[in-house]
Amino acid sequence: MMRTRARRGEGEHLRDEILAAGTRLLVETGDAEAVTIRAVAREVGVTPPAIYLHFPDKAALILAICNSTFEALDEHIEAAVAGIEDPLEALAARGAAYVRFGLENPEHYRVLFMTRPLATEAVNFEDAKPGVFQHHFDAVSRAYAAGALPEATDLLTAAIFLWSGVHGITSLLIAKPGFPWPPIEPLVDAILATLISGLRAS
Amino acid sequence: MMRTRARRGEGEHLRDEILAAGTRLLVETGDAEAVTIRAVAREVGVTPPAIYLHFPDKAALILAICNSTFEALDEHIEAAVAGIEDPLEALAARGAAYVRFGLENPEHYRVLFMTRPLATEAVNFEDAKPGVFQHHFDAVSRAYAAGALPEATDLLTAAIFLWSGVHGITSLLIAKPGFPWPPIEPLVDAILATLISGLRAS
DNA sequence: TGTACATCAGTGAACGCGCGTTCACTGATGTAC
DNA sequence: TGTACATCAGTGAACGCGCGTTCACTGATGTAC
Repeated sequence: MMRTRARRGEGEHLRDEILAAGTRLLVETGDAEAVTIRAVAREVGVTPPAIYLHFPDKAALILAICNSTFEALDEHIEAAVAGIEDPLEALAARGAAYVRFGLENPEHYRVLFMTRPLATEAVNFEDAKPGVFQHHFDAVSRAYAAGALPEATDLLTAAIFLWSGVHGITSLLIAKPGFPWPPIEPLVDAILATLISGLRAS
Repeated sequence: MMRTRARRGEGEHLRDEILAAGTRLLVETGDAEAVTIRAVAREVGVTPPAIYLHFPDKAALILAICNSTFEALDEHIEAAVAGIEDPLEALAARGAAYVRFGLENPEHYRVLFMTRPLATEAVNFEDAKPGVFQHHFDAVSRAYAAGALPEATDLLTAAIFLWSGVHGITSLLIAKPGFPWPPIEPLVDAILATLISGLRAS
């Protein structure tokens, strides 16, 4: 419509615009179901078939949006813990950053962690493994190596325990806005502290 | 089609059949989006407009299905802890029952705890409050009263901590079947134990 | 005891909608000669 | 330097689908007289 057509060899521009528009739709409508081929095309200012120049089908489009969000989550967490020396403190900071990211990007979080896996299976956490879960696991390992966790700790179980702990409160806050939550920041802090003291005591 | 029409005054039969069919669809398709007015009507063996004789719109139908599931969850948990005297043991048993219910009814669980609240807001946890959350809160209170939790414990925070803990692992197991989970039963047991030791230590 | 009638549990057809996807095409851009 | 041509980034129209919901109706059931 108002768009000017990309020049030869610059078709990739549209790909980026499509991803940005999809992300914008997710955030602005607050509804993952609003991210349809047609809505994204409308948002970009292009006709629906143009999407197929860059993505084979709808699942691939959603997948690409998710992947870029996974990267954003990873970067957000790594930035938050940069420079923290104490390994337990770092674990707590990672958890706080994780929750904050979820609460600030609830629809992204919903798509990444609360919806059924796509037919295109590749959105699973393990496929992002060199990313956020691996980093989390490494952080737990460092705490163990530093002697901050009990001898008998199973590292994978401990990592999953923390993940499911932060995921639990994040996803409930997102899914149940009507629940009579006490003030959120102290609540999240208390939960993080209790999770970690559970790990240390077990 | 093959159905015989209800007799005068027995129209309520259809209501029950509709709810049962909706529940069946949820379980069998494993997909909450499969529960449409038309699909339910098909499943019951009735035409779509017949649904409107018993539910004003689609949201009300889904709501009714959810409410009956909330009751089932509550009953499942209460049955699991009947006769357990030790209040901490009871908390662990409640948690285990909660997780088991979720894993055995993943689509129900998804609808209750992982999806956006309906326009009809009444599916929130607090509206079921004389139900499952209140019972959970009471169980935490009993543990506190019995001296099993630290003096400084805030009961609401403690109750939310446990809830979010069991919800965390339940919903991740449901949402991320592709993750390389270690054996589930020991994992869940370890998580429950660590959650409770966190509470006791905090 | 018989019959007209109101009631009520449904039916059948249609509405308008947005969706994902396909297909044949267009027209500006760059390239080869 | 000019022109024919291939390429490529899109367009426009259409497909078939399932959805929620509305509307006018039907026909068996029970009730009043």
